[in-house]
Amino acid sequence: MTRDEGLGRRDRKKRQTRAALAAAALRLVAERGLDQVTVEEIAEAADVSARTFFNYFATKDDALVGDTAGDRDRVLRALAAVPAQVPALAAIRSALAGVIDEVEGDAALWLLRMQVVMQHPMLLARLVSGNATTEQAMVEALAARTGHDPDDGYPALVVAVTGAALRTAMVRWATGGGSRSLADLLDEAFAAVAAGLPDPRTPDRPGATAPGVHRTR
Amino acid sequence: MTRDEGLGRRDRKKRQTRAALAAAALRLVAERGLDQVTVEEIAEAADVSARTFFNYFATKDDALVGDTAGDRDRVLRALAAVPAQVPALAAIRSALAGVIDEVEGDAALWLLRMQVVMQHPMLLARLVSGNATTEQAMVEALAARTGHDPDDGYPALVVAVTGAALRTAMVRWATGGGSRSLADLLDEAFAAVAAGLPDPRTPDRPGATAPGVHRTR
DNA sequence: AACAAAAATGCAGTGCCTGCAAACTTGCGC
DNA sequence: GCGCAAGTTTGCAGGCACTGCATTTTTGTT
Repeated sequence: MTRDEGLGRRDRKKRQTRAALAAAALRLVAERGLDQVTVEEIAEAADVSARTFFNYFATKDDALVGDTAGDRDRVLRALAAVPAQVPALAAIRSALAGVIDEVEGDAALWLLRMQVVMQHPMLLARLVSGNATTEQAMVEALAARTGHDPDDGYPALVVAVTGAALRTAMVRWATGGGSRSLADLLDEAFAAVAAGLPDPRTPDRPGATAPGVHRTR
Repeated sequence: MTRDEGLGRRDRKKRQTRAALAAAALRLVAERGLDQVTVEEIAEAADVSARTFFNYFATKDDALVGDTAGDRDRVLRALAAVPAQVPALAAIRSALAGVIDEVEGDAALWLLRMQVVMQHPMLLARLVSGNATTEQAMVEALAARTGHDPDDGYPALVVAVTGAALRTAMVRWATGGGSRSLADLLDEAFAAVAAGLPDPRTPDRPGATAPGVHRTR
C-alpha cells in the first residue's frame, strides 16, 4: 500500500492490521451493505477483537473512507510549494496531483471504496469535504497565497468549488470503472470551472468552451 | 413557521410538536454542544417522550438540520418552471430564490441553525448536499433541461458546484450574523463561479471580474 | 356516547462507541 | 538469556442512539 520501509516490525504490523481492517470493512460492506455489517464482524474478519478495531478507527465509517488526514497534509504541503503567481485554480489542481497518483496507483482498492462510499452520501461527503479543520487550513493557505483576508469569501468559495469538482471527478471515475484516467477527468472538471461552467449546448463562442467537457468518452 | 392554514387541529399540533422539538434541539446543542445533549433531554424540553422524538425525526441530526425534503421538492419544481433557454447557472440561481426567501424570513432560526451546524461538518454537509436522492434528482432535471446525457458529467458538476456556492454563501451569511443579505451573497458567489473564479488580485481584464467578489463587506 | 384512526408511550433489544484495568507482546540494555 | 519499560491487545461495564412491538391515550366523526 503506502511506503513502509524505514519502520520497525512494530509499526509495520500496525500498518498491516490497519490495512486488514479497512480491507475487511470494504469487502463486507460492499457485499452486504453498511448496516448489515457490524464492527464485530469486521474485527473478526481481520482477526482482532472488536475493541481493537476502535484502537485503529474512531468510527466504523472511518475504516471505509480511509486515512484522509495524511492526504490533507500532503496537499497542503504541495500547495505551499506552488509559486505564488500561479492562479488559484491551477495551483490547487497541481497540489492535488499527488493524491490523484496515489488513488490511481491503488485503483482496485479505491474503486471498491468508491463503490461503497457512493451508496452512502454521508460517507461521500466525508471523503472529500473531510473535516472542517482541513477545509479551514486550505482556505487559510489559499488566502495567504493570494494575499486575501480569509473572511473575504473568495478563498472559501474556491476551496468549496474545487472540492466539489474533485468529488464529481472521482464519482465519474468510479462509475466508469476507472476506464478514463482520473487525472483527465479532474482536468476536464477544472477546465469547465475555469471557463465558468458554460452550457456546452449553447456556447457563446463555439470554440471557446472548455475542451472535452461534453464528450461522453 | 411555514404556512399552516388549511389544516385540522391534529396536523397543526403535529407541526407544533415538530417545531418545538427542533427548537429545543437547536437551543440545547447551541448551549452545550452536540454530544453533551441527549435525545431524552431534547424530548423532555419539548414535553414529549423520548420515543416520540423518533416518531418525528429519524436521527438526532435530523432535528437540527430541519426539513430538507420539503425544500428540495420546491427547488425542483422551481427549476422545472424556468424556461429551457435560460443558462444552467442562472436557472439554478433563480430556482433557489424560494428557499433563500424562506431562510431570510426565519432569520433568527436559521442563524441559530447555522451556528450549530457550522461546528459539526457532518451536519454542514447534510444541510446542502442533503441526500443522494435529491442531488440525483437535480442532476436529472438539469440534464433534461439542457438535453444532456445524465452520465455526461456536466450536469453533475454544475449541481455539485452550485451546491458548494450555496454552502459558502450560507456560511458567510451566518458568520456575518445576517448583516449582509443572503441573496446578495449568493449572487456574488454565482457571479464568481460564472466568471470562472478569477483571482481578484490579478484579474486578466480588470473590469471584467465578478463585481464585489473581493469586497470584504 | 361510541367508534375508528392516529398518535404517544413504554419496554426490550441491538449495535456503536468509550473508559478503565488487566493481560500480553515487543524492543532494549544488561 | 533476563528483566524492564513501553506499547498493544483484550475484556468488561456502561452510556446512548435507534428500532420493533404492544399498549394506552387522544382526536375526529357518527
